[in-house]
Amino acid sequence: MPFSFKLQHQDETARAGLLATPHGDIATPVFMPVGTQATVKGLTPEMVRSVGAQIILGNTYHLALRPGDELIRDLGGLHRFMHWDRPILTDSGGFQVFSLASQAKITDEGAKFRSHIDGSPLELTPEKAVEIQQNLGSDIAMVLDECPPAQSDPAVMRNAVRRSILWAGRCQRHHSRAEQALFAIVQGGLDVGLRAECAHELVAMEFPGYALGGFSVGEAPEQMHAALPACAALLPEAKPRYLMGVGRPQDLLVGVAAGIDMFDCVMPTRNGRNALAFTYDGPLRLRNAKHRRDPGPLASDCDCYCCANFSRAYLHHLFAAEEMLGPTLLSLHNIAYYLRLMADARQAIAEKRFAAFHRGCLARWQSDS
RNA sequence: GGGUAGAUGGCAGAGUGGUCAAUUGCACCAGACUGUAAAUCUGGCCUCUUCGGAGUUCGGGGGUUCGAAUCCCUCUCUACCCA
Repeated sequence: MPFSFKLQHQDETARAGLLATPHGDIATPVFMPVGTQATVKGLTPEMVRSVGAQIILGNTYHLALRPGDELIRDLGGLHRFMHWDRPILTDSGGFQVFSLASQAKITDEGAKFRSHIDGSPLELTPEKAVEIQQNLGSDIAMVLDECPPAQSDPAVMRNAVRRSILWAGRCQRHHSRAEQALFAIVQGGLDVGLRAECAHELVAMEFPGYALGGFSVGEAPEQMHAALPACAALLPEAKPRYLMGVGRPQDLLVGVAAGIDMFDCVMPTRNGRNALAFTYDGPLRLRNAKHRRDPGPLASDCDCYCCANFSRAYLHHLFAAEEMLGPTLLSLHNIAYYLRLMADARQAIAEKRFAAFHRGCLARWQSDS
């Protein structure tokens, strides 16, 4: 059995577990850094590994477009291609249905895109999404789904759910690699009833893992927070639950409390590139003038390479001078912070004090940083 | 000593009678970023403001004009050329 999930601790609805994959075990709840184009932007795999990343993401759409999934397959698969020997999860391109909607046309057959690189037409069907991910050789593949914006009207939402279920079935039937797990994605927006219908259908199909998609797509964070417990509860307890694309540190903890096991988000790397550092004392904008002469580290309680060696003043300087080391160091720190937050959450769950941990984090974030 | 060209907001640099509190870039200040078309984007950047406006600006002084950063006189300064 190359793939399994075992729950180890539960603390109210929060859980900690162990996810086994062909490239290694993953302790959950886990944060997965995003490496869309076969790289976690700005970092070498050694750096990503050094802060304890257990699994990272890659993207079907981007890699199929460039350099091409067959090329990656011929060069030994995504792990070897990008020099990452731990687990990889690939997203299906479903999110690009949302983020590139202006140049996509969606039918039951699939999504027709225009390449964001050169405008050339290309089509992503459920079958194609599976083939691409099988060529990439990821440990976990995602079904193609339709991810509508939060403010879409109910008819659009219902249709997206119908289509996502349809596509999930086609993905499952087309999927043939036993060493790769294929996860389903529940859509339905903020309508818990619709989410329940979607989850019911998908759960009946017996996927090895389930994701909640269609969050953080324009709704207020509080709306997502309010919907998460009920939505997470729709997913099988014995299988990994993945909240796609979320989020800020406070969102992750709400997710963990609701019983989510896996998260991914571009925020630590993108915001890091844009000079924002996450810490237990709240965010820090390193471009701000107040850091110009500050000899202290980003976070005194962080042991990452950035915090161990560099001052806020130096980081401020790097961003002022637009040196590429700035984005690299903050990306590294932010990932280290996200991973530590999850590690601390796991420990709190194991010790049955997650609620207190959660409250403590909120109190520190809300007090002035 | 003579000649020529200039002097515009922190800097560079547009504008050359009204639509100019003055294009643009840089610098500076702040904000945003959630399955990455993002090392990106947005806002602010003379003073005050009840955010509707109001008041002072384009080297100094004087003048022409209903009206001047823009025209005239003069002074100061700068660059280059000739002695």
